[in-house]
Amino acid sequence: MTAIKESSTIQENKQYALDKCPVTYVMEKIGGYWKPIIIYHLSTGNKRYSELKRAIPAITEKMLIQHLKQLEADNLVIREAKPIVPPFVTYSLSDAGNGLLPVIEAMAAWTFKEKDGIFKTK
Amino acid sequence: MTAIKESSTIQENKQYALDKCPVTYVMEKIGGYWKPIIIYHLSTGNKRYSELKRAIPAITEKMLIQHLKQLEADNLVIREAKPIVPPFVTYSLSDAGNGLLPVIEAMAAWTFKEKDGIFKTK
DNA sequence: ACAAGTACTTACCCTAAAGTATGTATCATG
DNA sequence: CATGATACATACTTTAGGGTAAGTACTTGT
Repeated sequence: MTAIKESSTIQENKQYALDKCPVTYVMEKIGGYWKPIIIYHLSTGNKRYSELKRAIPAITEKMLIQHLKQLEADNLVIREAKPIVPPFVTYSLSDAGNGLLPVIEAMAAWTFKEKDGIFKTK
Repeated sequence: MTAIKESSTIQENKQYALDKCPVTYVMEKIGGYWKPIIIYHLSTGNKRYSELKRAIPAITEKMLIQHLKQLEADNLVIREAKPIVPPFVTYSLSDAGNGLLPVIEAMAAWTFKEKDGIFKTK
């Protein structure tokens, strides 16, 4: 899952930011172009892998599972696989994942305000 | 300020995410290891360039102004320079920047919950 | 027997973001 | 006359994330 160089200032600074900054900690988990979109689609109900794929046509399969795996590793989504063939795998938000929804809504709210020009340029 | 290649799928997908996803829009503005930290320091009061530098020893000067410039361009911080020498430049949060504080607090709150194990692993 | 659907995996490439190092202009002070 | 403080700028390198393309295993339908 994308190997990382252990000894680089960029990793050290990441660590620094992760420790010092609870905001960075969240962004590590929901950052990247696709994660918020995936989370959004899961917030409207459990979805199969193929459903997600169809819901987000622009994403490649590599990016989709890569992010799903990361979200699962971070305990934000839960993967359930029925041991049948053809496979039947469902993804859903965990408690922690659901806990992020207010954060996500706050962000969305800010964006709409900003785009509506609610904040004067001062 | 870091030239960008206009024609690449990564840019297209970024654009897609920015249009489709208000969350990504926020993260574009406060993403990166240092921006949240800078914003935090400004949220406790206006700061001179050199004060920020001292407050965040691990950051390089390049990263510091680069992010300050971006934040200014995004209308999140305001730069005020007194036309004297030695220079006296102050940075402060704009209305839009202050509008982000609830978002930032929501993120911090989630992190603390998560680290305290409030979310059970299911 | 061959295509289609399920859910992935893997090898390789490209770029934006981050970091390193050094330089600039102006003035005050020892 | 050279050092320190102010607030930057700029060339050059590295790396982590994102993208492309192709393959896997197993079954059902035609």
